[in-house]
Amino acid sequence: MARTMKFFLTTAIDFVNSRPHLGTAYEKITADVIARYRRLAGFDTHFLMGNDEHSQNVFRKAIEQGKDPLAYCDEMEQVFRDVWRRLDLSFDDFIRTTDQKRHKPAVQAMAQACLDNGDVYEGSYEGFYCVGCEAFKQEKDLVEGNCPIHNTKPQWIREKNWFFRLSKYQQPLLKHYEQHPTFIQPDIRRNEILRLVEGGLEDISMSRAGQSWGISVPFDPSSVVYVWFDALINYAAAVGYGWDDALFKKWWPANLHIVGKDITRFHCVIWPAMLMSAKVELPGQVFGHGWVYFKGERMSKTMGNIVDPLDAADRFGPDPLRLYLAKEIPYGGDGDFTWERFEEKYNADLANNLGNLVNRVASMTERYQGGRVAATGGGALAAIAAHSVAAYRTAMDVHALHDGAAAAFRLVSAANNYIAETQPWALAKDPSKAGQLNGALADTAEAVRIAAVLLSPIMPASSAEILRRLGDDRAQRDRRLDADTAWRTSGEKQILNTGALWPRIEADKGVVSVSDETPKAPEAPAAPAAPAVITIDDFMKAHLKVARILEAEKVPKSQRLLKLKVDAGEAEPRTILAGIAESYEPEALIGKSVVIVANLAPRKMMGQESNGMVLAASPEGGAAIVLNAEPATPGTRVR
RNA sequence: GCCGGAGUAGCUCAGCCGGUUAGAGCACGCGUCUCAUAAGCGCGGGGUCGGCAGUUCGAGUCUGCCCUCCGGCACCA
Repeated sequence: MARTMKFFLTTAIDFVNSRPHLGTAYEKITADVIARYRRLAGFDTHFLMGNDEHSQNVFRKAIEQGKDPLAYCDEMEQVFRDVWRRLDLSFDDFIRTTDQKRHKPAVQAMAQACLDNGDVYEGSYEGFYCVGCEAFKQEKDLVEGNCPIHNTKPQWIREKNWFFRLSKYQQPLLKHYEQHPTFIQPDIRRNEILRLVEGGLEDISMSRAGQSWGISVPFDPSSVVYVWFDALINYAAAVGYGWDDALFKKWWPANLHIVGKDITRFHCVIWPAMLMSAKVELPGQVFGHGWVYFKGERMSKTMGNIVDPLDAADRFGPDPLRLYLAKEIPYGGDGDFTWERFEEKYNADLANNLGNLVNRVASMTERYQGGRVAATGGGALAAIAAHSVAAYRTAMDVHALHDGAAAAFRLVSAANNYIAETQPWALAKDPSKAGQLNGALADTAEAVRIAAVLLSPIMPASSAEILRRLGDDRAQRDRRLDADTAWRTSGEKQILNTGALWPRIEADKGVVSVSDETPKAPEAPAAPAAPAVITIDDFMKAHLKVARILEAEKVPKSQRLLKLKVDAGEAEPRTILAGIAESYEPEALIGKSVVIVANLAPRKMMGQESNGMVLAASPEGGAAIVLNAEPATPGTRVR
């Protein structure tokens, strides 16, 4: 046996300003499947997860709730860990970016290394700064030199900033992509990144001045490391970078970073550049997975349609959900979750096929042979098993989880077939065919055993239970893909007949049935609070009023902008640019009365100035719906 | 607007470098066994392979144009 290979994989660390939902759970579950597969395949595996805490949003969220930021993060860690536990995730390590012992020294070490190698320089961000807004203003946004919101003259200030020389790494990155074709996967993401980098890279700010929530820049204690720079380093920090060389040497480089497709650019461009700068080896692969939609709609933290992953996991255990996510969604692409489909797959794959198979084998073995079977040669079924195992490995080696799962289920089907062909119940009636009877049952049981081993990364608890019933109650860590998927031609099994693993979901019985109409219970107590409370005075700062649309036309070259001329009861019609071109034809809007924000700072977009904003309901990923103010007359105050 | 991806049976999808009657799973219908969770097994449905035009002896499979959908970029205060 060759020396043990290591496999270090990570998932994105999560912001803790809201609890995990199906979208984040999807990433962790699929990563967990991969981690478990690698362990099964004999790799010395290290699976890292964690939380990203140095975000201003997290800081704000904590303050809103009147909590100390760190205490808030502590609480959220428990919320996250609780969800992950219920999904049966087998992470080996969990890192937080507020970790003082591991993360802080790593971040500081890498910042220092980048500085030492000449890739960090002091620059300044300068511009008009409005004290009232606590923000820099673009010159184009100023009205007669004043901040349009506060009507005061902004100051010209320079904020010291540290920049990372990303531009220097354009060619090295392109070269790396070329030499390592699978560095970015799937190919769609790779193409995107290639084009992005080919288009040129700009240096980026890697520090923020005047903030306290973050890790201080080692060579400039008055600044903190910018959150993205901070966050990426978690992968190296967790395994010793900057604080334990031996540990780092053991695990680095990471073999696989699993991230959402929205942040592949950070992981495929900035992160490798940082590592090159710090003279650290690059990870083997970044895999950008897709989204899981819910009934075709994008999952989002702010949406009400959150399917708490625990809904499915709590009702049926984590495995049916895990199987659904791994098997029904080609890994790398987007997928959809609906309760109908979940139910359908649950009944077909688990109740009817696998569960029922386990049941009938156990039942017949018990009835005909007192629960015992003696292994035989196998024959046709053994050959099918071998094919399934091979297909499964091929798929799983390249993270084609859906194909891997399908391969395992082909073996399950073959076993069901085999029973129909051999008809053990008929053989049982003829004492002279006892040998054939045993052979049929033993072969079927052996096929089930192998299928369970294949499925163990996807459905760990269920597979363990099946294997236990088949007389293998070893710990999962003691199983190995090679040895345990080989057809056994000798030995006896004592099979337990202990009832259904997955009772069918019968919609019309209404007992365990679920449906899309299942009302969402209010979020659990740990749910984050509502947005910050404001006073009536705060609200009144916004001057909302009714305006009638006089003209509407598309803004050239813009995908979502419409240019509107509206009568807001003022002397002159005003021009407003609204991002609703995807939902409305210009003509359809003329004559409509809508609600606008009248005192919003003017702003230029696509070369044209907008004076105000049209209020619209804006579903995540959906079509905007402008608020209908008819029949109120233009100029009427809205409050 | 620019750049990518996709459009194959009701649903979810396979279909390398072009080649016999276009496939799988699920759902559905019929038949059938009875060990089993009214599960299993067998059979079936005849889908213009988004549209048009080309290349070719021959095209879901190549080329061009068009339509639709989805992503990325600009833009969405």
